[in-house]
Amino acid sequence: MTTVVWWVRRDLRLMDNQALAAALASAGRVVPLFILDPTLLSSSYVGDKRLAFLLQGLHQLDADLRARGGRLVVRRGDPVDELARLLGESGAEAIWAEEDFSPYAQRRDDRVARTLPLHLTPGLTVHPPGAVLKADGAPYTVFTPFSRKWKTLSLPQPGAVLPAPDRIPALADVHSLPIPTEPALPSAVPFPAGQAEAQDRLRAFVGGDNPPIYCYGEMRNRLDMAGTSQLSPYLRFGMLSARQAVVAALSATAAAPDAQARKGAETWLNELIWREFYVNILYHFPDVRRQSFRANLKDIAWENEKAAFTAWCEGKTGYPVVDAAMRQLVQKGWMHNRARMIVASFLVKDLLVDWRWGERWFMQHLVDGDPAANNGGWQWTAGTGTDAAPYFRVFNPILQGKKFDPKGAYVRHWVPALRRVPDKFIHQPWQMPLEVQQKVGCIVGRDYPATIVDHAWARERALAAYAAAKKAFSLPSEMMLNTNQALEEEVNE
DNA sequence: TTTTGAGTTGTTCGA
DNA sequence: GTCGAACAACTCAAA
Repeated sequence: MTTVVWWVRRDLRLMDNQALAAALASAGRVVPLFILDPTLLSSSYVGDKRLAFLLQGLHQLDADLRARGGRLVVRRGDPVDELARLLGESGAEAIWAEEDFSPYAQRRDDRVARTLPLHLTPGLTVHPPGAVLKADGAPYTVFTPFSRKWKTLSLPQPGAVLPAPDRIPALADVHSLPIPTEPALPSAVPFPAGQAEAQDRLRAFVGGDNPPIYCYGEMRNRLDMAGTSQLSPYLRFGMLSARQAVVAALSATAAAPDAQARKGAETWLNELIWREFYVNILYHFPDVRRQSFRANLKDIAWENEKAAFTAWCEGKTGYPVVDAAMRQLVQKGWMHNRARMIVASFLVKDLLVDWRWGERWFMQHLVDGDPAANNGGWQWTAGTGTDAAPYFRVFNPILQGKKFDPKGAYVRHWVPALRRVPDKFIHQPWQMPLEVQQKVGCIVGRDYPATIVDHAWARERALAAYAAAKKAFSLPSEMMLNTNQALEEEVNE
Protein backbone atom coordinates (compact mmCIF):
# COMPACT_ATOMS: atom_id res chain seq x y z
CA MET A 1 0.00 0.00 0.00
CA THR A 2 1.47 3.36 -0.98
CA THR A 3 1.68 6.29 1.40
CA VAL A 4 1.75 10.03 0.63
CA VAL A 5 1.94 13.18 2.74
CA TRP A 6 -0.80 15.79 2.66
CA TRP A 7 1.08 18.95 3.63
CA VAL A 8 -1.33 21.48 5.12
CA ARG A 9 -0.30 25.13 4.91
CA ARG A 10 -3.20 27.53 4.60
CA ASP A 11 -5.93 25.06 3.70
CA LEU A 12 -7.14 23.91 7.12
CA ARG A 13 -10.17 22.00 5.89
CA LEU A 14 -11.21 18.55 4.75
CA MET A 15 -14.07 19.87 2.64
CA ASP A 16 -13.44 20.84 -0.97
CA ASN A 17 -9.71 20.33 -0.56
CA GLN A 18 -8.14 19.47 -3.90
CA ALA A 19 -4.74 18.67 -2.39
CA LEU A 20 -6.26 16.19 0.05
CA ALA A 21 -8.46 14.68 -2.66
CA ALA A 22 -5.46 14.25 -4.96
CA ALA A 23 -3.42 12.71 -2.15
CA LEU A 24 -6.19 10.21 -1.36
CA ALA A 25 -6.69 9.37 -5.01
CA SER A 26 -2.99 8.65 -5.47
CA ALA A 27 -2.34 6.44 -2.46
CA GLY A 28 -3.87 4.07 0.06
CA ARG A 29 -2.58 5.99 3.06
CA VAL A 30 -2.28 9.72 3.69
CA VAL A 31 -0.26 11.38 6.43
CA PRO A 32 -1.70 14.85 7.18
CA LEU A 33 1.15 17.11 8.18
CA PHE A 34 1.49 20.66 9.45
CA ILE A 35 4.94 22.18 9.93
CA LEU A 36 5.42 24.98 12.43
CA ASP A 37 7.90 27.02 10.38
CA PRO A 38 10.15 29.18 12.60
CA THR A 39 10.76 31.58 9.72
CA LEU A 40 7.04 32.36 9.52
CA LEU A 41 6.35 32.23 13.26
CA SER A 42 9.10 34.70 14.14
CA SER A 43 8.11 37.25 11.50
CA SER A 44 7.42 40.76 12.81
CA TYR A 45 4.24 40.63 10.71
CA VAL A 46 2.75 37.85 12.83
CA GLY A 47 0.68 38.64 15.91
CA ASP A 48 -0.70 36.53 18.73
CA LYS A 49 -4.34 36.72 17.68
CA ARG A 50 -3.78 35.33 14.20
CA LEU A 51 -1.31 32.75 15.51
CA ALA A 52 -3.84 31.66 18.14
CA PHE A 53 -6.53 31.36 15.46
CA LEU A 54 -4.19 29.19 13.39
CA LEU A 55 -3.40 26.94 16.37
CA GLN A 56 -7.06 26.57 17.24
CA GLY A 57 -7.64 25.72 13.58
CA LEU A 58 -5.03 22.96 13.85
CA HIS A 59 -6.78 21.54 16.91
CA GLN A 60 -10.07 21.56 14.96
CA LEU A 61 -8.49 19.95 11.93
CA ASP A 62 -6.99 17.26 14.16
CA ALA A 63 -10.42 16.64 15.71
CA ASP A 64 -11.99 16.42 12.24
CA LEU A 65 -9.30 13.92 11.21
CA ARG A 66 -9.71 11.84 14.36
CA ALA A 67 -13.43 11.58 13.65
CA ARG A 68 -12.36 9.88 10.40
CA GLY A 69 -9.82 7.51 11.85
CA GLY A 70 -6.82 9.76 11.30
CA ARG A 71 -4.90 12.49 13.03
CA LEU A 72 -2.76 15.51 12.28
CA VAL A 73 1.02 15.16 12.48
CA VAL A 74 2.72 18.34 13.68
CA ARG A 75 6.41 19.06 13.31
CA ARG A 76 8.55 22.12 13.91
CA GLY A 77 11.51 23.18 11.79
CA ASP A 78 12.63 23.98 8.30
CA PRO A 79 10.09 22.51 5.87
CA VAL A 80 12.73 20.84 3.68
CA ASP A 81 14.29 19.04 6.65
CA GLU A 82 10.99 18.07 8.23
CA LEU A 83 9.48 16.78 5.01
CA ALA A 84 12.58 14.74 4.20
CA ARG A 85 12.57 13.27 7.70
CA LEU A 86 8.88 12.39 7.57
CA LEU A 87 9.22 10.79 4.15
CA GLY A 88 12.02 8.66 5.52
CA GLU A 89 10.08 7.66 8.63
CA SER A 90 6.77 6.93 6.96
CA GLY A 91 7.93 5.54 3.66
CA ALA A 92 5.73 8.11 1.92
CA GLU A 93 6.46 8.48 -1.77
CA ALA A 94 5.04 11.89 -2.51
CA ILE A 95 3.86 15.17 -0.99
CA TRP A 96 0.61 16.86 -1.97
CA ALA A 97 -0.15 20.47 -1.07
CA GLU A 98 -2.34 23.39 -2.09
CA GLU A 99 -0.33 25.90 -4.07
CA ASP A 100 0.43 29.19 -2.33
CA PHE A 101 1.62 32.28 -4.16
CA SER A 102 3.19 34.62 -1.63
CA PRO A 103 6.90 35.31 -2.26
CA TYR A 104 7.99 33.32 0.80
CA ALA A 105 5.73 30.39 -0.06
CA GLN A 106 7.07 30.33 -3.61
CA ARG A 107 10.69 30.29 -2.42
CA ARG A 108 9.91 27.61 0.16
CA ASP A 109 8.10 25.37 -2.32
CA ASP A 110 10.85 25.80 -4.92
CA ARG A 111 13.37 24.65 -2.32
CA VAL A 112 11.25 21.64 -1.40
CA ALA A 113 10.62 20.67 -5.02
CA ARG A 114 14.34 20.70 -5.78
CA THR A 115 14.94 17.59 -3.66
CA LEU A 116 11.55 16.11 -2.84
CA PRO A 117 8.52 14.88 -4.84
CA LEU A 118 6.17 17.83 -4.23
CA HIS A 119 2.86 18.01 -6.12
CA LEU A 120 0.81 21.21 -5.97
CA THR A 121 -2.90 21.61 -6.62
CA PRO A 122 -5.06 24.72 -7.09
CA GLY A 123 -7.39 25.87 -4.33
CA LEU A 124 -6.14 29.07 -2.75
CA THR A 125 -7.92 30.92 -5.55
CA VAL A 126 -10.50 29.84 -8.11
CA HIS A 127 -8.27 31.01 -10.96
CA PRO A 128 -4.53 30.73 -10.27
CA PRO A 129 -2.37 33.75 -11.09
CA GLY A 130 -1.13 33.12 -14.56
CA ALA A 131 -4.59 32.05 -15.68
CA VAL A 132 -6.05 35.57 -15.65
CA LEU A 133 -3.91 37.46 -18.17
CA LYS A 134 -4.39 40.08 -20.83
CA ALA A 135 -4.49 39.11 -24.50
CA ASP A 136 -0.78 39.86 -24.78
CA GLY A 137 0.03 37.56 -21.85
CA ALA A 138 0.81 40.32 -19.37
CA PRO A 139 -0.86 40.46 -15.95
CA TYR A 140 -3.66 42.93 -15.23
CA THR A 141 -2.98 45.90 -13.00
CA VAL A 142 -6.52 47.34 -13.07
CA PHE A 143 -9.29 45.59 -11.21
CA THR A 144 -12.29 46.00 -13.53
CA PRO A 145 -10.77 44.43 -16.65
CA PHE A 146 -9.24 41.75 -14.41
CA SER A 147 -12.66 40.91 -13.00
CA ARG A 148 -14.25 40.87 -16.46
CA LYS A 149 -11.65 38.42 -17.68
CA TRP A 150 -11.91 36.40 -14.45
CA LYS A 151 -15.64 35.93 -15.05
CA THR A 152 -15.15 34.76 -18.65
CA LEU A 153 -12.96 31.86 -17.50
CA SER A 154 -14.72 28.63 -16.59
CA LEU A 155 -16.48 29.09 -13.27
CA PRO A 156 -17.08 26.30 -10.76
CA GLN A 157 -20.50 24.66 -10.73
CA PRO A 158 -22.22 23.70 -7.46
CA GLY A 159 -21.34 20.03 -8.11
CA ALA A 160 -17.64 20.88 -8.17
CA VAL A 161 -17.47 21.41 -4.41
CA LEU A 162 -15.89 18.26 -2.97
CA PRO A 163 -17.35 16.69 0.18
CA ALA A 164 -15.01 15.87 3.07
CA PRO A 165 -13.62 12.34 2.73
CA ASP A 166 -15.29 9.73 4.95
CA ARG A 167 -12.12 8.06 6.18
CA ILE A 168 -8.51 9.17 6.45
CA PRO A 169 -6.75 6.29 8.22
CA ALA A 170 -3.80 7.19 10.42
CA LEU A 171 -0.32 5.71 10.38
CA ALA A 172 0.13 4.38 13.88
CA ASP A 173 3.84 4.85 14.34
CA VAL A 174 4.45 8.39 13.11
CA HIS A 175 5.59 10.76 15.81
CA SER A 176 3.85 14.12 16.26
CA LEU A 177 4.51 17.10 18.48
CA PRO A 178 1.55 18.19 20.56
CA ILE A 179 -0.32 21.05 18.91
CA PRO A 180 0.62 24.17 20.91
CA THR A 181 -2.14 25.75 22.98
CA GLU A 182 -0.30 29.04 23.52
CA PRO A 183 -1.02 31.75 22.62
CA ALA A 184 -4.71 31.13 23.28
CA LEU A 185 -7.40 32.98 21.37
CA PRO A 186 -8.63 35.88 23.56
CA SER A 187 -12.32 35.54 24.39
CA ALA A 188 -13.00 38.93 22.77
CA VAL A 189 -11.99 37.54 19.36
CA PRO A 190 -15.31 36.42 17.84
CA PHE A 191 -13.91 33.87 15.40
CA PRO A 192 -13.99 30.25 16.57
CA ALA A 193 -11.61 28.42 14.23
CA GLY A 194 -12.47 25.49 12.03
CA GLN A 195 -14.32 24.41 8.93
CA ALA A 196 -17.60 23.67 10.76
CA GLU A 197 -17.83 27.29 11.94
CA ALA A 198 -16.98 28.46 8.41
CA GLN A 199 -19.77 26.34 6.96
CA ASP A 200 -22.24 27.71 9.53
CA ARG A 201 -21.28 31.27 8.68
CA LEU A 202 -21.50 30.72 4.95
CA ARG A 203 -24.93 29.13 5.35
CA ALA A 204 -26.10 32.01 7.52
CA PHE A 205 -24.86 34.53 4.95
CA VAL A 206 -26.28 33.00 1.77
CA GLY A 207 -28.97 30.57 2.96
CA GLY A 208 -32.62 30.81 3.94
CA ASP A 209 -35.20 33.39 2.87
CA ASN A 210 -33.80 36.83 2.16
CA PRO A 211 -30.24 36.05 3.32
CA PRO A 212 -27.83 38.85 4.28
CA ILE A 213 -25.96 38.51 0.97
CA TYR A 214 -28.98 40.11 -0.74
CA CYS A 215 -28.61 43.22 1.40
CA TYR A 216 -24.84 43.23 1.13
CA GLY A 217 -24.79 46.03 -1.43
CA GLU A 218 -26.49 48.48 0.93
CA MET A 219 -25.37 47.16 4.30
CA ARG A 220 -21.72 46.41 3.76
CA ASN A 221 -20.60 49.97 4.36
CA ARG A 222 -22.48 50.48 7.58
CA LEU A 223 -20.19 50.42 10.59
CA ASP A 224 -23.12 50.12 12.98
CA MET A 225 -24.68 47.05 11.38
CA ALA A 226 -23.57 43.47 10.78
CA GLY A 227 -23.87 43.53 7.01
CA THR A 228 -20.66 41.72 6.06
CA SER A 229 -20.06 37.99 5.86
CA GLN A 230 -17.37 37.86 8.59
CA LEU A 231 -15.74 35.08 6.61
CA SER A 232 -12.33 36.64 5.99
CA PRO A 233 -10.40 34.72 8.71
CA TYR A 234 -11.79 31.44 7.34
CA LEU A 235 -10.80 32.28 3.77
CA ARG A 236 -7.40 33.40 5.03
CA PHE A 237 -6.60 29.95 6.44
CA GLY A 238 -8.61 27.95 3.97
CA MET A 239 -11.14 26.78 6.56
CA LEU A 240 -13.49 27.69 3.71
CA SER A 241 -12.43 27.14 0.11
CA ALA A 242 -12.48 30.07 -2.29
CA ARG A 243 -14.29 27.80 -4.72
CA GLN A 244 -17.13 27.07 -2.33
CA ALA A 245 -17.50 30.78 -1.58
CA VAL A 246 -17.64 31.60 -5.28
CA VAL A 247 -20.17 28.85 -5.93
CA ALA A 248 -22.30 30.26 -3.11
CA ALA A 249 -22.12 33.76 -4.59
CA LEU A 250 -22.98 32.55 -8.10
CA SER A 251 -25.89 30.45 -6.83
CA ALA A 252 -27.21 33.39 -4.84
CA THR A 253 -26.96 35.60 -7.93
CA ALA A 254 -28.86 33.07 -10.02
CA ALA A 255 -31.60 32.73 -7.39
CA ALA A 256 -31.90 36.45 -6.61
CA PRO A 257 -35.57 37.52 -6.42
CA ASP A 258 -34.95 41.06 -7.63
CA ALA A 259 -32.36 43.42 -9.05
CA GLN A 260 -31.29 44.71 -5.65
CA ALA A 261 -30.69 41.21 -4.32
CA ARG A 262 -28.73 40.31 -7.43
CA LYS A 263 -26.65 43.44 -6.98
CA GLY A 264 -25.86 42.41 -3.42
CA ALA A 265 -24.69 38.94 -4.43
CA GLU A 266 -22.67 40.35 -7.33
CA THR A 267 -20.99 42.86 -5.03
CA TRP A 268 -19.95 40.07 -2.70
CA LEU A 269 -18.61 38.03 -5.62
CA ASN A 270 -16.61 41.10 -6.61
CA GLU A 271 -15.02 41.15 -3.15
CA LEU A 272 -13.92 37.55 -3.68
CA ILE A 273 -12.46 38.60 -7.03
CA TRP A 274 -10.61 41.47 -5.31
CA ARG A 275 -9.02 38.86 -3.10
CA GLU A 276 -7.79 37.01 -6.18
CA PHE A 277 -6.73 40.26 -7.85
CA TYR A 278 -4.31 41.06 -5.03
CA VAL A 279 -2.99 37.48 -4.99
CA ASN A 280 -2.19 38.11 -8.66
CA ILE A 281 -0.57 41.47 -8.00
CA LEU A 282 1.71 40.15 -5.28
CA TYR A 283 2.59 37.14 -7.44
CA HIS A 284 3.49 39.16 -10.52
CA PHE A 285 4.93 42.20 -8.71
CA PRO A 286 6.56 40.89 -5.51
CA ASP A 287 8.33 44.23 -4.99
CA VAL A 288 5.05 45.80 -3.81
CA ARG A 289 5.76 44.23 -0.43
CA ARG A 290 8.71 46.54 0.07
CA GLN A 291 7.83 49.61 -1.93
CA SER A 292 5.25 51.62 -3.79
CA PHE A 293 3.95 50.05 -6.99
CA ARG A 294 3.86 53.49 -8.59
CA ALA A 295 7.34 54.73 -9.35
CA ASN A 296 6.36 58.38 -9.02
CA LEU A 297 5.26 57.94 -5.39
CA LYS A 298 8.20 55.92 -4.12
CA ASP A 299 9.69 58.89 -2.28
CA ILE A 300 7.02 60.70 -0.32
CA ALA A 301 8.45 62.89 2.46
CA TRP A 302 6.72 61.11 5.34
CA GLU A 303 6.57 62.81 8.72
CA ASN A 304 6.75 59.41 10.47
CA GLU A 305 6.21 60.95 13.85
CA LYS A 306 6.37 58.20 16.51
CA ALA A 307 3.92 59.89 18.88
CA ALA A 308 1.32 60.29 16.15
CA PHE A 309 1.71 56.65 15.10
CA THR A 310 1.32 55.51 18.71
CA ALA A 311 -1.82 57.59 19.15
CA TRP A 312 -3.22 55.98 16.00
CA CYS A 313 -2.33 52.47 17.21
CA GLU A 314 -3.94 53.05 20.58
CA GLY A 315 -7.07 54.69 19.24
CA LYS A 316 -6.31 58.08 20.78
CA THR A 317 -6.35 60.43 17.80
CA GLY A 318 -9.35 62.43 18.95
CA TYR A 319 -11.37 61.43 15.87
CA PRO A 320 -14.09 59.10 17.23
CA VAL A 321 -14.57 56.87 14.20
CA VAL A 322 -10.80 56.36 13.83
CA ASP A 323 -10.37 55.58 17.51
CA ALA A 324 -13.35 53.22 17.60
CA ALA A 325 -11.98 51.27 14.66
CA MET A 326 -8.44 51.04 16.05
CA ARG A 327 -9.77 49.74 19.36
CA GLN A 328 -11.98 47.24 17.53
CA LEU A 329 -8.88 45.97 15.71
CA VAL A 330 -6.79 45.40 18.82
CA GLN A 331 -9.61 43.79 20.79
CA LYS A 332 -11.38 41.72 18.13
CA GLY A 333 -8.55 41.04 15.71
CA TRP A 334 -10.85 42.28 12.99
CA MET A 335 -11.95 45.63 11.61
CA HIS A 336 -14.87 46.55 9.37
CA ASN A 337 -13.71 47.08 5.78
CA ARG A 338 -15.03 50.62 5.61
CA ALA A 339 -13.21 51.38 8.84
CA ARG A 340 -9.98 49.95 7.41
CA MET A 341 -10.11 52.55 4.67
CA ILE A 342 -10.92 55.37 7.09
CA VAL A 343 -8.07 54.61 9.50
CA ALA A 344 -5.61 53.89 6.69
CA SER A 345 -6.42 57.18 5.01
CA PHE A 346 -6.04 58.92 8.35
CA LEU A 347 -2.62 57.42 9.08
CA VAL A 348 -1.20 57.93 5.62
CA LYS A 349 -2.73 61.25 4.65
CA ASP A 350 -3.69 63.05 7.86
CA LEU A 351 -0.65 61.94 9.86
CA LEU A 352 1.66 61.50 6.87
CA VAL A 353 3.01 58.23 8.24
CA ASP A 354 4.49 55.67 5.83
CA TRP A 355 1.78 53.19 4.78
CA ARG A 356 4.19 50.33 5.58
CA TRP A 357 3.96 51.17 9.30
CA GLY A 358 0.20 50.76 9.15
CA GLU A 359 0.49 47.65 7.01
CA ARG A 360 2.66 46.01 9.69
CA TRP A 361 0.35 47.05 12.56
CA PHE A 362 -2.62 45.56 10.71
CA MET A 363 -0.72 42.32 10.11
CA GLN A 364 0.18 42.14 13.79
CA HIS A 365 -3.46 42.37 14.84
CA LEU A 366 -5.73 41.07 12.10
CA VAL A 367 -6.90 37.48 12.41
CA ASP A 368 -7.55 37.59 8.66
CA GLY A 369 -4.22 39.32 7.94
CA ASP A 370 -3.11 38.22 4.50
CA PRO A 371 0.05 39.57 2.86
CA ALA A 372 -1.54 40.07 -0.56
CA ALA A 373 -4.86 41.64 0.45
CA ASN A 374 -3.41 43.74 3.25
CA ASN A 375 -0.65 45.15 1.09
CA GLY A 376 -3.08 45.79 -1.75
CA GLY A 377 -5.47 47.61 0.54
CA TRP A 378 -2.80 49.82 2.06
CA GLN A 379 -1.27 50.72 -1.27
CA TRP A 380 -4.74 51.45 -2.62
CA THR A 381 -5.50 53.88 0.18
CA ALA A 382 -2.06 55.44 0.04
CA GLY A 383 -2.58 56.00 -3.67
CA THR A 384 0.71 54.26 -4.39
CA GLY A 385 -0.65 50.97 -5.67
CA THR A 386 -2.17 49.34 -8.72
CA ASP A 387 -5.48 50.88 -9.63
CA ALA A 388 -5.13 53.09 -6.59
CA ALA A 389 -7.33 55.80 -5.17
CA PRO A 390 -6.41 59.17 -6.70
CA TYR A 391 -3.98 60.96 -4.44
CA PHE A 392 -6.41 63.81 -3.79
CA ARG A 393 -8.96 61.43 -2.33
CA VAL A 394 -8.54 62.07 1.38
CA PHE A 395 -11.20 60.60 3.65
CA ASN A 396 -12.78 63.08 6.03
CA PRO A 397 -13.17 61.16 9.31
CA ILE A 398 -16.08 63.33 10.44
CA LEU A 399 -18.07 62.92 7.23
CA GLN A 400 -17.30 59.20 7.04
CA GLY A 401 -18.54 58.81 10.60
CA LYS A 402 -21.76 60.69 9.89
CA LYS A 403 -22.39 58.72 6.72
CA PHE A 404 -21.66 55.21 7.90
CA ASP A 405 -22.33 55.45 11.63
CA PRO A 406 -25.10 58.05 11.65
CA LYS A 407 -26.23 57.56 15.25
CA GLY A 408 -22.74 56.86 16.56
CA ALA A 409 -23.59 53.36 17.76
CA TYR A 410 -20.26 52.01 16.50
CA VAL A 411 -18.30 54.82 18.12
CA ARG A 412 -20.12 54.47 21.44
CA HIS A 413 -19.55 50.72 21.51
CA TRP A 414 -15.78 50.99 21.16
CA VAL A 415 -15.16 54.31 22.90
CA PRO A 416 -17.05 54.19 26.20
CA ALA A 417 -15.99 57.74 27.15
CA LEU A 418 -18.24 59.01 24.34
CA ARG A 419 -21.27 56.97 25.32
CA ARG A 420 -23.37 59.87 26.56
CA VAL A 421 -22.28 62.40 23.93
CA PRO A 422 -25.32 63.63 21.95
CA ASP A 423 -25.68 62.34 18.36
CA LYS A 424 -25.04 65.82 17.04
CA PHE A 425 -21.52 65.85 18.45
CA ILE A 426 -20.65 62.17 18.38
CA HIS A 427 -18.24 62.51 15.45
CA GLN A 428 -16.83 65.87 16.54
CA PRO A 429 -16.95 65.95 20.34
CA TRP A 430 -14.59 68.94 20.47
CA GLN A 431 -17.49 71.06 19.27
CA MET A 432 -19.51 70.33 22.38
CA PRO A 433 -19.99 73.44 24.49
CA LEU A 434 -18.23 73.04 27.84
CA GLU A 435 -21.46 72.75 29.78
CA VAL A 436 -22.56 69.85 27.55
CA GLN A 437 -19.16 68.20 28.06
CA GLN A 438 -19.67 68.50 31.80
CA LYS A 439 -23.24 67.26 31.65
CA VAL A 440 -22.35 64.07 29.73
CA GLY A 441 -19.16 63.49 31.71
CA CYS A 442 -16.84 63.79 28.77
CA ILE A 443 -14.36 66.63 28.95
CA VAL A 444 -12.40 66.70 25.71
CA GLY A 445 -8.70 66.59 26.59
CA ARG A 446 -9.38 64.78 29.86
CA ASP A 447 -11.89 61.96 29.30
CA TYR A 448 -11.36 61.75 25.55
CA PRO A 449 -8.32 63.04 23.61
CA ALA A 450 -8.34 66.34 21.79
CA THR A 451 -7.66 65.88 18.06
CA ILE A 452 -3.96 65.30 17.40
CA VAL A 453 -4.17 67.03 14.04
CA ASP A 454 -6.57 69.38 12.26
CA HIS A 455 -8.07 67.54 9.33
CA ALA A 456 -8.41 70.46 6.92
CA TRP A 457 -4.81 71.49 7.54
CA ALA A 458 -3.55 67.88 7.33
CA ARG A 459 -5.35 67.37 4.05
CA GLU A 460 -3.53 70.31 2.50
CA ARG A 461 -0.22 69.07 3.89
CA ALA A 462 -0.80 65.61 2.37
CA LEU A 463 -1.74 67.01 -1.02
CA ALA A 464 1.42 69.12 -0.96
CA ALA A 465 3.62 66.17 0.05
CA TYR A 466 2.21 63.99 -2.72
CA ALA A 467 2.55 66.77 -5.28
CA ALA A 468 6.17 67.30 -4.22
CA ALA A 469 6.97 63.59 -4.56
CA LYS A 470 5.51 63.50 -8.05
CA LYS A 471 7.31 66.66 -9.06
CA ALA A 472 10.66 65.42 -7.71
CA PHE A 473 10.14 62.23 -9.70
CA SER A 474 9.30 63.96 -12.95
CA LEU A 475 12.08 66.55 -12.87
CA PRO A 476 15.10 64.22 -13.15
CA SER A 477 13.48 62.31 -15.97
CA GLU A 478 12.80 65.56 -17.81
CA MET A 479 16.45 66.43 -17.41
CA MET A 480 17.32 63.01 -18.79
CA LEU A 481 15.00 63.64 -21.70
CA ASN A 482 16.69 66.96 -22.37
CA THR A 483 20.10 65.31 -22.25
CA ASN A 484 18.96 62.69 -24.73
CA GLN A 485 17.57 65.38 -27.00
CA ALA A 486 20.85 67.26 -26.80
CA LEU A 487 22.72 64.08 -27.71
CA GLU A 488 20.42 63.42 -30.61
CA GLU A 489 20.86 66.94 -31.86
CA GLU A 490 24.61 66.53 -31.66
CA VAL A 491 24.42 63.32 -33.65
CA ASN A 492 22.15 64.98 -36.19
CA GLU A 493 24.62 67.71 -36.66
C1' DT B 1 0.67 51.83 -33.79
C1' DT B 2 -2.73 54.86 -32.54
C1' DT B 3 -6.75 56.05 -30.45
C1' DT B 4 -10.38 55.94 -27.30
C1' DG B 5 -12.91 55.07 -23.20
C1' DA B 6 -12.59 54.12 -18.60
C1' DG B 7 -11.00 53.79 -13.92
C1' DT B 8 -14.19 50.37 -5.91
C1' DT B 9 -15.07 52.68 -1.92
C1' DG B 10 -14.27 60.91 -1.78
C1' DT B 11 -14.46 65.85 -0.65
C1' DT B 12 -15.27 70.50 -1.38
C1' DC B 13 -17.19 74.38 -3.40
C1' DG B 14 -20.54 77.09 -5.38
C1' DA B 15 -25.04 77.45 -7.41
C1' DG C 1 -30.29 70.73 2.03
C1' DT C 2 -29.15 69.05 -2.63
C1' DC C 3 -26.73 68.81 -6.85
C1' DG C 4 -23.02 68.81 -10.27
C1' DA C 5 -18.52 69.95 -11.28
C1' DA C 6 -13.75 70.21 -10.19
C1' DC C 7 -9.95 68.08 -8.25
C1' DA C 8 -5.28 66.95 -12.34
C1' DA C 9 -3.72 64.47 -15.08
C1' DC C 10 -2.42 59.56 -16.02
C1' DT C 11 -2.26 55.00 -17.27
C1' DC C 12 -4.30 50.98 -18.61
C1' DA C 13 -6.80 47.83 -21.71
C1' DA C 14 -8.65 46.87 -25.85
C1' DA C 15 -10.27 47.97 -30.31
